[in-house]
Amino acid sequence: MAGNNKTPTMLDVARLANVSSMTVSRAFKRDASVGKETRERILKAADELGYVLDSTAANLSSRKTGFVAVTIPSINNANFADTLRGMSQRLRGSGLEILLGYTDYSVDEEERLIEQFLRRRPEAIVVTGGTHTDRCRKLLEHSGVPVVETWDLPAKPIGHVVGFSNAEAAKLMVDHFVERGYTRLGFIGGDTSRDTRGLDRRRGFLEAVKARGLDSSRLIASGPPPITMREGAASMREMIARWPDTQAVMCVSDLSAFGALTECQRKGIRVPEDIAIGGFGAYDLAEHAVPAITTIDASAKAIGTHAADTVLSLLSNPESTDVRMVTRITPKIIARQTT
Amino acid sequence: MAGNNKTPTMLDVARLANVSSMTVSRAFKRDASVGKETRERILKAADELGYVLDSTAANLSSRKTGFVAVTIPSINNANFADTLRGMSQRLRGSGLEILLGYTDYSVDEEERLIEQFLRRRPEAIVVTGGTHTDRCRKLLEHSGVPVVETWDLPAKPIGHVVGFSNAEAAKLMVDHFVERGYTRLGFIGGDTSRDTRGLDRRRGFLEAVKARGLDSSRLIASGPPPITMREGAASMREMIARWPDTQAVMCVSDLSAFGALTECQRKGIRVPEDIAIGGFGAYDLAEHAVPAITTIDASAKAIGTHAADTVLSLLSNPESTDVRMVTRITPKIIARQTT
DNA sequence: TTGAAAGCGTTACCAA
DNA sequence: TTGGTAACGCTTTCAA
Repeated sequence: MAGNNKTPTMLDVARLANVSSMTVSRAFKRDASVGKETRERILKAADELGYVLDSTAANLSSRKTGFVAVTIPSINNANFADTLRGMSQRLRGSGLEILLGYTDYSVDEEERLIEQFLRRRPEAIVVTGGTHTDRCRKLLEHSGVPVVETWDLPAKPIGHVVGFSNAEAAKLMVDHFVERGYTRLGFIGGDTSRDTRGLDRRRGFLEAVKARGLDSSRLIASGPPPITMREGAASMREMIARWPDTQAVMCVSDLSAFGALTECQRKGIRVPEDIAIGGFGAYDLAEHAVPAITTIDASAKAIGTHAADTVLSLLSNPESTDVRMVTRITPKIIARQTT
Repeated sequence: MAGNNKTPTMLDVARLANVSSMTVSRAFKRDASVGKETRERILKAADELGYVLDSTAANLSSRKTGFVAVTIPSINNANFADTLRGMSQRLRGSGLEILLGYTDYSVDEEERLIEQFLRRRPEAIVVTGGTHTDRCRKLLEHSGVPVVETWDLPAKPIGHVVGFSNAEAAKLMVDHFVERGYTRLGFIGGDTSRDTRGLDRRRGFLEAVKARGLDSSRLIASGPPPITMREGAASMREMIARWPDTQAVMCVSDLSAFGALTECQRKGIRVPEDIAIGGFGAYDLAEHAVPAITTIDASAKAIGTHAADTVLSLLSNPESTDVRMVTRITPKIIARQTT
């Protein structure tokens, strides 16, 4: 019946089922030792009262919240969404839930978020990237729970890592372009310190281009993240205006690469005949676009499953407090635009 | 120093700062009445000990968790991501945090999720859609907190609503097509009961087509959600094969519309000269694609901000327990492909 | 398999 | 502005 003026507690259930509240508590656990008949009676009583376990109290008592705090830069990003999907798929059934926050590509926002999350006493923390404010680092280091940094290979990791070198990954694209015979290469995006992964890709591109003695000046800034199709298109416009003889362009992500592609299409520039375009992230979009866009697959979803595995492994081996787990992903190029 | 073997509590801070734990508690609230100097001393002490407030205990004591439980069908969907963004932007600074779960377009999964979430004692619940299992409805009705259904206009809402009629929205596209002079119209997707919003769009399309006496047989099923570019492309292939003289096709979402577009491009079919394509959702993708895709804007982000406003309004007026707030969004067509 | 008692770390409430 | 005390609803621990 509706109209109860108070949410029932275990004690209410216990009284109705003629047991102690302790037995009710046990009845709500899978493995607990409760008489079959007793349990049924209890669950029936609970149902009758509309009782719902209060994990807020359970958390306090058991000092376990079942939370894994996760921060990602942006929710509107297929790559991070994939990582998240991988993580929550792997976490399903483990009793762990994700407490999600997004930083909007800001380390200050990340600090604020982590500080908030820490109050909730998560059992593990998964963050994106290896760059944080000093205070945030300190908070994470002293959190007392496993910390996993993802999507990067930090020089001085806080705890555990599931990631790859964005600089190395970008070099794959330069290799690919050079193999195709392109020598005048440009890069779009990755110009702001807010997106350290983008910055690393740009750096990797530059290093590879310089190592081959090619022109390393063809860089277009796209401004602060998130870099969308719009910025990709605008940057391509600028690229063509400034260096009309550019043969191939790498974009910081598939989203901007698609924007760049559409800009070419509007201008009647043929891709890849007049100019080839590469992106990053292996978005569906890159596969389906006509022409398809060459890209680099960093296994976004696998990053999530590995991060989850790391957490699960660490939490089930509470002894291993001085272990550092590093899972290194190997990005692969997906060559398209085969003229 | 690292090496504390126990996380400090308020009492530890209190002792160090020479106050009662009650005063420490106050010092951690914005508005509380604490002497300026006292507060500083307390915060300094807290910092020294590396104290972090335990909201797990605070939640239990105050019976407030600061959680808003939110369920969306999929995380990899720009529309729901936008709604989420709108919601969290509006919630920022309110002291409310989002507890996010995704249902994978399954009402059973939704039920499981809601049941889990209810244990965490959220202060409000925001769900996507108006279709739920019976048990889930019951759980929500008895939750004792505001419930907001979004992205739909349920006939019998559980509590509050921020949404629109998907069927009405789809009719806008039929109107648009007919105005353009198209009479042989097709629809792609929306064929599965798992995506009730898609189903509604398809229904709206059919009703509008029939009302005008047009051929209402040109329907292609895309299978269970999420409907991606791939399904859009495959469906378009089938549409063309079965009804080669189709003049315009509406797709259940912009994602599948883009897939359909690329299929045409690969086949050398001109869009919109040979066949026009419309989508749903006002994705960036629809705007940037070449040619751009006609779409329907349901103000995904505004749904989020309104849902947040609804929650905030309800929580700040605890008296208004018998109020029902319904915010009706008016979808608008964004006409493109102007030949 | 079941129960009793003692917290878990905070805030509500009342008093000073 | 500050402090004391009693919850908050559960689980841990120990006993039966």
